[in-house]
Amino acid sequence: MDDVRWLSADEQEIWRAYLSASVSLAAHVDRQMRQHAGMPMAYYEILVRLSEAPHRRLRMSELADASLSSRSRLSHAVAALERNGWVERRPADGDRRGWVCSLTDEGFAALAAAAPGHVTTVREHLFDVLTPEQLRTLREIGLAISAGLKPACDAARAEDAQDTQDAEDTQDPCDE
Amino acid sequence: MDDVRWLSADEQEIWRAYLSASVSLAAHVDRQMRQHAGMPMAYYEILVRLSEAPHRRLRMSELADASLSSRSRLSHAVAALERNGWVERRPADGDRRGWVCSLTDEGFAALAAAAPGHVTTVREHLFDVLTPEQLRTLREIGLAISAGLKPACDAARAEDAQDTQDAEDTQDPCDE
DNA sequence: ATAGGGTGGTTGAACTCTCAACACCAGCGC
DNA sequence: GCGCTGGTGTTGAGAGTTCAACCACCCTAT
Repeated sequence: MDDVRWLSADEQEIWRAYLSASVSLAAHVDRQMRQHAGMPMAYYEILVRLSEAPHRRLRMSELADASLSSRSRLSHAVAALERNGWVERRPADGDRRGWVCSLTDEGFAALAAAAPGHVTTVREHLFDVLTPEQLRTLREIGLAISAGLKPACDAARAEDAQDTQDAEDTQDPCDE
Repeated sequence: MDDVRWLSADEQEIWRAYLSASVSLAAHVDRQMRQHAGMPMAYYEILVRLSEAPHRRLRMSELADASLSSRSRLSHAVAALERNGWVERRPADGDRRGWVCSLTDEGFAALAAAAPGHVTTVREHLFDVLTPEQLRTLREIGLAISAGLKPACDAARAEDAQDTQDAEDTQDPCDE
C-alpha cells in the first residue's frame, strides 16, 4: 500500500470536475423528485424498473439488481412503497423462499405523474448543456465504468458467500 | 407541463449508462471509505477541503460550499467529526454569528491514512478504464454540468430567502 | 435607536441507508 | 431421511440526510 499511484494535477482536476457534477446533479434530481413526487430518486427507479418488467412484476432479487440497490435497501423501500399502495408483494410460485413484487395501478399512476418533471429536469441539466459529441462519449464512459465495476461487485458478493466460514486467517493488512 | 420533451431511445441509453455508472461508482467509493477509514465519503470530502484551506481552517458556510453539502448536513457532520477529535469549532472573530472549523492533527492523520486506499480505488475504477481522450471529455462534461446547475442552485437559495414572506398565493399546480 | 429583513448556523424529528445477524427454503451428497 | 452449503429475503439498530423551524447576529433605512 506504499507504492500508491497518486493523481496528477490534471487527473485531480478531472476527478473533482466529475465528482462535483455527479454529486450536484444527483442531489438536484433527488430534490426535484422529493418535492414534486414525494419520494426519493431510488424509489422512482424501483417503480420504473417494475413498470418495464413483463406484467409489471419482478422477483425481489431481480428488482434489486435492476434498480441498483442492495437487498436490504430494497426490502425497506418496498415496505415503504407498499404502505403507499404503490406496490404489492406476493409469494413466488415454485420457490417458497422468493417473493414477487408488482406495481399497482396507483403505483403506475404515481410514476406517470412524476415522470414529466423528472425528464424535464434531466433534459435541462444534462442534455441541454452537452454537445452531441460529448453525449456520445458520455455513453461510452458510463459503459466503461460500469464494466470496470462489475468484477469488484462480483468479488464483494463472493466475499459475503464465504464470510461465515473463515474468520481468523489472512486479513489484508490495512494500517488503520 | 404537457409539452414534455421526452427522451429518445438514444438519450435514454445515455442517461441510464451515466446513471448506472455514477450510482455504482459512488456506492463503491463510499463503501471502500467506510470499510477502510470508518467514515462516509462526504466526511472525507470535508476533511480534504479543510486540509487545503489556509491554516487548515474554514468558516462553516465556506466549508459547506466547498464540500458540496447543505448547511444542515455540515452541522451534523462536523459535530460527528468533532466527537472523533478530527475537527474543532471555535467562534469566528469579527462576526459573532459565525464559527470557524479547523482540522486537528488527529484529523489530518486520519485523512493521510485514508487517502491511499481512496486514490487507489478512484484510479482503478475511473482512470484505468478510460482513454485519455475520454478523460479530457469527461472534464469538459463535468464543468458543463456544474455550470448548468449553478443557476438552479442559486434559484433554490433565492426561494428560501423569501419563503417566510409569501405563503398563500400562487402555488404551482402539480397534480399529486 | 430601532425595527425589519437578510445571513450564519444549529436543532430535532422523520426518513433513508448500511451493516450484521437471522430465518427460511432449495438442492445436493451421503 | 438428514445434514450442509448456498441462495432469498427480512429485520433491527445505528449512522447519515433532509426538512422545517428556530435563535442569534449583522446591516441598513428610517
